[in-house]
Amino acid sequence: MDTEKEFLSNYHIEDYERPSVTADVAAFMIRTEDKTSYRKNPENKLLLLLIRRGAHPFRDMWALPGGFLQKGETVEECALREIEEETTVKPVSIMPVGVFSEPERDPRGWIISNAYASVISEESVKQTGCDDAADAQWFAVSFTCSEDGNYHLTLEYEDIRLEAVLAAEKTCFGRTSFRILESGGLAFDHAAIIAAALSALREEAKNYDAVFDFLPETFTLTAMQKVQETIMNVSILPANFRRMVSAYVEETDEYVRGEGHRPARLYKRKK
Amino acid sequence: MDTEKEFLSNYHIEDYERPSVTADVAAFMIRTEDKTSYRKNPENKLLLLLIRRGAHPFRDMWALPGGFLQKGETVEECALREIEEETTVKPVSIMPVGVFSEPERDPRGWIISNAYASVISEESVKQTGCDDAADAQWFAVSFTCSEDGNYHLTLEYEDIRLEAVLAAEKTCFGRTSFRILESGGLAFDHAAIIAAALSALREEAKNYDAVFDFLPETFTLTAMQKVQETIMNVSILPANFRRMVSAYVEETDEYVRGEGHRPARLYKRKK
DNA sequence: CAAATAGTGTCTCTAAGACAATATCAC
DNA sequence: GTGATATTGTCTTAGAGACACTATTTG
Repeated sequence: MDTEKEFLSNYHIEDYERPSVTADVAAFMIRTEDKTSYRKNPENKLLLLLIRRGAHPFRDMWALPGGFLQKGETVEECALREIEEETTVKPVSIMPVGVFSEPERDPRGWIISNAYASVISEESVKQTGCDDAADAQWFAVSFTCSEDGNYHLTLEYEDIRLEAVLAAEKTCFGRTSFRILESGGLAFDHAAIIAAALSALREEAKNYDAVFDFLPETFTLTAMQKVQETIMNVSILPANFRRMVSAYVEETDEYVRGEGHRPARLYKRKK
Repeated sequence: MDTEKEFLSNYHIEDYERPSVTADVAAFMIRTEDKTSYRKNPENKLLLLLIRRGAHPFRDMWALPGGFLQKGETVEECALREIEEETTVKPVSIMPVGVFSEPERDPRGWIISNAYASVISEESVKQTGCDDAADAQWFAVSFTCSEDGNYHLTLEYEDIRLEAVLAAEKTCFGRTSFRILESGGLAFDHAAIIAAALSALREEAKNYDAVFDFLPETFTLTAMQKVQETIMNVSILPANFRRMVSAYVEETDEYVRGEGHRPARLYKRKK
């Protein structure tokens, strides 16, 4: 076995035991709610796509969309494919969140998951109207840190309410990993994946990357601020927000009129 | 197939095609060089462990230590195991860097790599004296961004000099991914993994987490500053560095004497 | 006009960069 | 004393939080 060619022809990769590999995706959307008065600006709601499992294990429980890695694609491509299959919508962006490989995480066997967070634009979902599948629903997200240091993840859709509790383990490289204290009825270790994805999304929103992903081409600064506040679960003074984002946006000559108050200038992302 | 138990007993995971999964580790160490004068403080050098491949493919080329994921372990445990097997040293810390899953990245077949960066303490390497294997060497690292925006990675050990050139692709979530323009004689896509690991290490050094990993229990602030400067490839004014880290360290009553100049107080990491 | 949002100016506080000045040891 | 590092003080600038104020529209 002297040349590389000979070596490779004698190399049988099937001789080694291998895990199954999946990509699971936390797909986020921000929905603009209806105005409560002709004057007021609408509120935003952060939503996460969950699938009701039709098969064992965890049948009838809610889980992240995902599926097995296929030959010839990268795990990122697999994540994109899975989310497109489920929503018929192409995500605006997708970012890696972590690898979940605890041996006992899936009762079917040795299955490791590559977790991604992705951003879906409200526009594209409205256009395709992919809201009809009963087994796929957008859940309203709440993710807060309580006094005892644990994180509470609440997902709500109509009368369904999933409440998970997580402990922030150690933080590595800006990202936090979470240990599930209560799964809240979510399948597998998906509560931990969702927490990590939200944590990643918030990190990515600090430099407004994730914020722009949720917004259309042009937008008002108030709309942008509301997206930022929705993702980060904070409130910001308008004057300060405007100053902070001024380097990231540029003016257009367009205005939004007919809102019952002073028209707002439309901006677009700079460069 | 009605109950979960029945489902699982009929579920044959082997029916699906699966990739091989590896963990590859960029293990970093900072070596304190000899003093050039009895007065002067020693310089630091950032080192990376590379293995000369004894088998095809890429035989005789240099590669990151790594190996296949085994049943019953997480990918992080696999990374730790691989680096311990190679150095007989337990890393101080390990952090995920990314998943590399391009279908063509390994000529042996469908193999995806989970990349990690890890920090090895100089002390532990000195103790075990694991420096004798000719096929495993610590290479001096240089990683800089040139005017044209490309990154130059240079690894040197005695008369061996590996020079890779990389383009910073898109940046996602604070981390950058790299595309290899010239591999510089590194095996597989390891030049891109090393660049991503260095990028992650620098990110982690911003809040001094990675810096403490390289330091012993107690240390002088000048030693800490030199580690920070070595990792980040910058130089900092001592007065400013001291102010910036003051919240992260606490004084001890110990001093380092006999260095040919004013003794320096020893500090330890706070909390 | 009233209600609501759009947008600007500015005070303060803090953090970081630059740099000057002092302190202390081994030889 | 000399050479080197250790350590402190302070000037300046940039950025963010707080808040007051003005501008503009629709019903």
